[in-house]
Amino acid sequence: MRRGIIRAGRAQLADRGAAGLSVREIARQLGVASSAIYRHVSTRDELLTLLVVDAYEDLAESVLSDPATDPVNPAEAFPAVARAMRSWAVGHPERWSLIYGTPVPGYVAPAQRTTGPGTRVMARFVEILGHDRTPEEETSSLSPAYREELAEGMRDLDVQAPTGAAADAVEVWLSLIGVINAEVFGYLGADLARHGEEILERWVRTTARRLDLEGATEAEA
Amino acid sequence: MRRGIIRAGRAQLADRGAAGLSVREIARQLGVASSAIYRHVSTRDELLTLLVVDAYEDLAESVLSDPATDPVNPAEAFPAVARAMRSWAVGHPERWSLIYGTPVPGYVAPAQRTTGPGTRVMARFVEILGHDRTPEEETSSLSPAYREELAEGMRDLDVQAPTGAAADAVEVWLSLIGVINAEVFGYLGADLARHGEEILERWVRTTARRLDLEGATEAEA
DNA sequence: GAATTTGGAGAGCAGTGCTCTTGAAAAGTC
DNA sequence: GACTTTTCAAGAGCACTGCTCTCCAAATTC
Repeated sequence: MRRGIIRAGRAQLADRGAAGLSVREIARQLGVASSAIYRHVSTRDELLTLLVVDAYEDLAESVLSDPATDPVNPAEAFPAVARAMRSWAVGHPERWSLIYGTPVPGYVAPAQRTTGPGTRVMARFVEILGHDRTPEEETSSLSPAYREELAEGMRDLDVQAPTGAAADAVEVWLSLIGVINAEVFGYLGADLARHGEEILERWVRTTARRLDLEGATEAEA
Repeated sequence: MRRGIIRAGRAQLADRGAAGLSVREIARQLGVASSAIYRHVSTRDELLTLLVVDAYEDLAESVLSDPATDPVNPAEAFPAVARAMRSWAVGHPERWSLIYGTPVPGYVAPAQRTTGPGTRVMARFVEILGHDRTPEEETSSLSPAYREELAEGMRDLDVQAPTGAAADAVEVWLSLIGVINAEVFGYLGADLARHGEEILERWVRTTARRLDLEGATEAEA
């Protein structure tokens, strides 16, 4: 039943968006009274949380299952993660929106249930950028408070990397999300969104260069 | 009356979010019947459009009125724009969401009415990055289709700059939005969001460096 | 076999966006 | 000045929403 609810919710998400998500409609789709849904899902927000977690897991699965994202080879793994993220995002725009779009108003994802699945890809990302970096590399520009926050974050993510790498990772990660969002949400209008792949590839190239990850980037055509 | 509607809408946006926006509530606030609203605003989507345009204008006003954003001095103007954008965003999170968050489902902003105010800041941005760049600078890596699209975009924006600069501007622009979104939407959790300003400053520094805009970046403490 | 948990049905409440008819002022016209 | 026309608001009503409540049947447990 819960599975059915998630499945129906996912379908509905796909063609009506997060705000159009209706528990009555889900009930209808399942051939059941609307009140029956509340037997399994206490509230609409709870349903949203279910779908958020579901989306996080699917995204993580989709990205991390790609062998190219193995952190031992950053120059290859970094572009692979970026591409896998984008692919999933354009393939599931509504679910992507659920994660990286406007938080549904009034609703805050309960950190305790969402940060777990939500940070798996991010963790991999930090690992990749932290690979074979020397710890002492120019972390000087970080404020103590921020550095401490980063260290704590890495403990939560169960990842070991120099703090400087983590700070870089944050920046690059957010930047990547911005580029993907532009395509999914159409920041630049439909015309430019059509070149999403090229924009991402350019972004990958320039970012890899600035991170000194030259190498496999010219493997693509 | 229209002014009143926008004012009330803005207020409501601020404390209930875009999806919580209710025309009945606006009517109540204005001491008027809900049906009266529809005399001035044909539909809820129309109301959203009004608020989107209003937000775009306010943001553009807020950013462009800062004299530091004058494009003649890119090394100073670039950080100024980034900071002004962030300030506005954290000052008006709900309105920022309206613009750079998930498109409200089922609703697409009518390009013809929103792209005007929506692109003013972007145009300034391209100007800044295009300043004193030589036209022939490595535009080679752009596909012809993308280059053409960029050229057309610049015609729409009424801006002159080498295509390579425009491509850079797009990337940097989207990246900036990503960084700001992270703080406003809390991608990294509340703890890290607290360091939004520092993250932005770091982003400004690394980005300026990669764009060869050294100089005034050390003006800040 | 009895007691208890589980899961669903259906009515109902308060809220929503939106439409329709009604009606009163305000503006324009002869 | 009287008459027509436009402007704008009111209020009822429709179909929808999330959610709660009471009722009731089937499955589980003891």
